[in-house]
Amino acid sequence: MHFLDNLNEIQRKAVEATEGPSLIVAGAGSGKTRVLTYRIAYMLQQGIPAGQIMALTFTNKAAREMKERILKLVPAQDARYLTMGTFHSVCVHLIRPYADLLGYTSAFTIYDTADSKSLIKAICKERGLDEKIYKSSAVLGRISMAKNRCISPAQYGANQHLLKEDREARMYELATVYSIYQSRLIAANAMDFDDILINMLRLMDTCPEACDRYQQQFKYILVDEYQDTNYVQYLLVKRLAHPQQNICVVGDDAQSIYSFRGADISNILNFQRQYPQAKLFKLERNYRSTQNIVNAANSLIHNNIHQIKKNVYSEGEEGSPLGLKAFVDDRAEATGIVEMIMREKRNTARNLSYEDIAVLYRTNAQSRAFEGELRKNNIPYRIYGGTSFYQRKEIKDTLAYFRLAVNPKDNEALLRALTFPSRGIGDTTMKKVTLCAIENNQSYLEVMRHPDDYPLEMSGPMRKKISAFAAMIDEMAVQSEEMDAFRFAEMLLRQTGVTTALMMDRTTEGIDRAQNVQELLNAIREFVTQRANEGIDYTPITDFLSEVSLMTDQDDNQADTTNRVTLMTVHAAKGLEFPVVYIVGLEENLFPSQFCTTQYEIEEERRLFYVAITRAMQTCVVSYARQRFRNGQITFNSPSRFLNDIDRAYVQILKNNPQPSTTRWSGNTTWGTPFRSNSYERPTTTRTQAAQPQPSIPTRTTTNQVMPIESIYSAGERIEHKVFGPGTVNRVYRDLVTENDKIEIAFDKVGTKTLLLSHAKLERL
DNA sequence: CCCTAGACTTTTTTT
DNA sequence: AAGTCTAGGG
Repeated sequence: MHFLDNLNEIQRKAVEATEGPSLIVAGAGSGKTRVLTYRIAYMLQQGIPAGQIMALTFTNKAAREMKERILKLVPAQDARYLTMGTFHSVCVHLIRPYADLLGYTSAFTIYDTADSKSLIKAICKERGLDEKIYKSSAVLGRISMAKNRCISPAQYGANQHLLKEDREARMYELATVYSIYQSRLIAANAMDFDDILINMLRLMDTCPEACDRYQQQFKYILVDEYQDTNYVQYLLVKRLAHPQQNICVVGDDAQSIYSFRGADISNILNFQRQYPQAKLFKLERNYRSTQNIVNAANSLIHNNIHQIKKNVYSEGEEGSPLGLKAFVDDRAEATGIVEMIMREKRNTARNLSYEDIAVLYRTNAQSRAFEGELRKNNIPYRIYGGTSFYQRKEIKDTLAYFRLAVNPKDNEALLRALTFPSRGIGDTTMKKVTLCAIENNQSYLEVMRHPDDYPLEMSGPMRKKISAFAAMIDEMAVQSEEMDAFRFAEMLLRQTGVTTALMMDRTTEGIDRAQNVQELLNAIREFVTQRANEGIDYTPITDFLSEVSLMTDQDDNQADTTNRVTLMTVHAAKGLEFPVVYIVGLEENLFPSQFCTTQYEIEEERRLFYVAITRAMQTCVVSYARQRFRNGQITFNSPSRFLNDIDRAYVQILKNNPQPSTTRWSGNTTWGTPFRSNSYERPTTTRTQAAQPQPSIPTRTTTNQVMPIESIYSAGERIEHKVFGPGTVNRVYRDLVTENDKIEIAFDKVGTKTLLLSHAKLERL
C-alpha cells in the first residue's frame, strides 16, 4: 500500500500538486504537517533530488520533527540533502559563502536580543539620551520593525510617518540610533536576527551569481506557517521561487499569532492575488478534536472579522462540552486545576498518562503557581519556556569566548567574556577602551592588543593586563582553526580560566553552573560526532556556533518528556495536541492581554485563544480567577470577554467545590477595568476594599527584632530566609538560629532610613 | 576594581 | 515577586 492512501482526497490532491504555486489553507488539526511531510516524501519518491527542495519552518523543532517524519516514509539517503530549517538557520548557511560581498567576513557572528539591547544601551548613553525614554527594548522593537519592513536607516530618517511616530514617543533621535546601531553591527562583523533575512535578500538582489545559483538549486520551495511570515520573508520566498514558481505555502490565517513581531497576515490572504494561477486547497476536516471542541472554537473565531472563509468540522465523537470554572484567586485556581488533573488521572476508564495533559497560560509568570502545586502533589511536570539552556548566564559567557575567538571584532562578546572570570579589568578600563576604539574606528580587541598605540589614560600594569587578555584571545583564534569544536572548546575553557573559576565556586548554584557548562561541552561533542556520522569529518567551532546562536528553542531534554504534565504558554503550544487541555487565567487584562487596545490586537488574542482550544483532543477546561497576584499586587479583573464569544451550547459551567479561602499576606490592590457585563459573572461591582488577609507566616514589623519561627529550626542551625517589606528588601539571608525557636536578624540601615519590615518568609537552607 | 545592598522597573508572545 | 541597575564602601 502506498503511503498516499493515508490521506483524504483533498490532502492527497494537495500532496500531488507539486508543480506551480499552491496555497494550502489548513484548519486546526486538519493534518497540515502530514500534508507537508507527505508532499516532500512524494516529491522525493517521484525522483526529485532532495537537494532541490527547500522547506522553511518557523521553529527549529518543527523542522526537526518534519525531517523525522519524512525519514519514516523514505530511505534516509533519499532525504539526506534536504534543505530544511527555520528561515534564519537556512539563510545563515546560504549567506556565509558570500559574506564578503555583503560587507562581512565569513566568520560573522550573530547578536542575540541581549547583545542588541546592550549595544543600543551603549549608543544611547554615548549620545546622552534619557534611558527612561529610549528604553532598549522599545528602541530595538522599533528598529526591528523597520528592518522587517526593509527600511534602511537612511530611509527611516526620510520617512515622515515614522519620524512623526517617534516624535510622539519623544524619541527624536531614533533614526540616528538606528543608523549608528547598524554601523556598529557591521563594524563588529555581526548580524542581528533581522539582518540575517535582510542580508539574504540583499545577496539575492545584488549578486546575480548567488541569486542564480540558489534559484537554480532550489526548484521547490515549501513554507510552513505561512501566516506568520513577515514582509522580508515574503520577499525572500518570492525571490527564491522566482523562475519556476514551484512554491507551496501552508498556513491557517485563524492561527496567526505573531504579528507583534512583524508577521503579516496579509501575506497569506493575498497569496492568490500574487499568484493568480495558484491552486487552493482547503483542509477543513479536523481529525484531532471532538465535535464539541471544534464547534466551540469555531463559534469563538467567528467573532473575528478578518479571515479566510472556511468551514472546519469534526466527524469524531460529539464529546463533552468545554468546562468552565471560576476560582476565587490564582492560588485556588492552581489547586483546583491540579485536583482536576489528579481526578482525570485516577479515572481508569480513560487510562490517561500525565503526558496527555497540558496546562496552557497566556504569560510565563503564571506557571509558578502550578509548578508549586504539582510538586506538592508529586505530579511530574515539564515546563516549556522560561530561560532555556542557551540563555543561562554561564552558557552565554562561555559562548562569548567562542564567538570572540571566531570573530575578534565581536565587541559584545568581548564585553561579556570579560565579566567572567574576573580578571581585574573593570568598567572604568573598558569605558576608556571602548571610547578609544569607537573614536579610532577599531574593534575593542584591537585597542586592547596595542594599548600603547592609542591615547589611553591608563597605568602600565593595566596596559599589560589588557594586552595579555588580547594576546590570549588571539591565541585562541589561531587554535580555533586547528582543532575540532569539542577539543577546541575544552582547551579554551581551560586556558581562559573558566574551568578553574567554575570549580572554585562550591556553592549549590556554582556547582549547578559548572554542570551546565559541562552539559554544553557534551552537546558540542555530540554535535561533532553526529556530523561525523553524516560524513563530515571536521567540524570547527564556527559550525557549532552558528547552529547554537539560533537555538533559542526549548528543546534540550527530549528524553524525559514522557509521563509528565506539560506546562507552557499558548504560543509555545502551537502545533501540539493533548487529549486533555486546561486553559487558565481567562481574565480581562490577562487574556486578552492588558496591552491590547486596538480591535486588530484583540482579534489576534482571540486567535490565540482559538489556538489554545484547538490543542485539545477530548477534554478542554477553561478557568479564570476573580483576583490574582501580579507584579507584587493583587489585581481584580472580570472574566475574559472571550468567554462570551463561545456559543453557550458548547460550554458547561463546572460547579465549584467548597474552596478554602486562600490568604495572602499583604499587597496593594488595583482593580482592572471591567469590560462589560459578563453573562458568566455578575458585573464586577465597585468593591471598596480588599479584605486584609491574615499572614500565615511568622512576622514582625521592626528592625533588629527577635522573631519567632517554626520549631523545625533548632539553635545553631543556619537557615535561609527571605525578607520582604517596604524598601524592597527581598533578598535571601543566611543567618544563625540563636536560641530555641528564635532567630536574630540584624538589618542594616539604608542611608538615614531604617527599613521597616512587614514580613519575613523562612525557608530551610 | 569588585561586591553588596538598596532602588527601581517590569509588565506577552520569540527567531 | 523578581530581576536589573547603581552607588558607595572595602
